[in-house]
Amino acid sequence: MKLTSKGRYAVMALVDLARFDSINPVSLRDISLRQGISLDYLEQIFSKLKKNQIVQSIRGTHGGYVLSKKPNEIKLTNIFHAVDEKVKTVQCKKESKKGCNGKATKCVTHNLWDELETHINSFFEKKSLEDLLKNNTEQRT
Amino acid sequence: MKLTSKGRYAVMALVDLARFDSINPVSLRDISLRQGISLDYLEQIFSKLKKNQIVQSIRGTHGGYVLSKKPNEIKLTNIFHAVDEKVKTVQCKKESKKGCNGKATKCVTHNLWDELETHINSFFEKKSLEDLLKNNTEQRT
DNA sequence: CTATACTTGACCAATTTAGTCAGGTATGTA
DNA sequence: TACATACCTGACTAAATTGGTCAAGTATAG
Repeated sequence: MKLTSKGRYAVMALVDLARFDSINPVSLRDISLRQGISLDYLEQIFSKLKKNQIVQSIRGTHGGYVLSKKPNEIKLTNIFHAVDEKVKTVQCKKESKKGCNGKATKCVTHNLWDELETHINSFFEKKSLEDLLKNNTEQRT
Repeated sequence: MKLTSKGRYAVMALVDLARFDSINPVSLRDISLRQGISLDYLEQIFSKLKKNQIVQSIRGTHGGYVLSKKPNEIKLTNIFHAVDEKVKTVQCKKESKKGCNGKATKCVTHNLWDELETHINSFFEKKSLEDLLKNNTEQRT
């Protein structure tokens, strides 16, 4: 199962963006400074966010990034999906054929992981960027 | 967040155990063969399961392992906990002091991970070994 | 007294993660 | 038009984790 810092950084950066992009495009440098995330790493992350139409880029001297949609339209699922955080549980080896681990049948835990995956995804589908903003209105840096 | 094969193997092995231990103690060799898990690796896993009183060992020629409790008393939480699968989400660096990433305040995603953790744990607290057995009664190897 | 099976701990190759580094390209502003 | 700013791309890497293997035991039933 994967759920790592990359996803966390993506969420942090987007919350930052949501807070400031109504005034000006926000440069990655600003986000880097405010959130304490490496600029180079942010560029990787935003490249993916852009490909998935979560943000738009504005080039040039006072350029930066802007959200493509409203905060309440951006669910956490979308974000994790964009940065390749597959909320996916352990794969059974050799699932390719019929069963797991080369057996004829599915392993006893197979359905379990499917259920868990659904369970987690439903959590992330309910949460939007806006929800996170509300929880942190008092929290400036 | 960690949820890897070790936890999956532990569950698979315990389901196997639950299915057969009412007749005889089950040797790791049998489990290894039936479930396709390396014997050496199983030994590591069962060492932990034993320390956490989930199984009991019986030494000697026809020894093996037996469940310490009834299948419906063994929740998946217990199993994952025993094999050190901390269902724990990404740690924020330097949480030691007040905030995350060395900031004064908690990072915006901090509460989010806490909520997720609760969400996942509640899933595993509801599931017991017995539930898995029921789902797989028809599924012999 | 010996085969079986549990017990312990060190070790390792492969993969993944969380970045860094180096070189671009586009564009607003002076 | 120059130049600084900021986006863009891809290769590279150190450290950690995973999923085991290997070796050397110890206990006990028969």
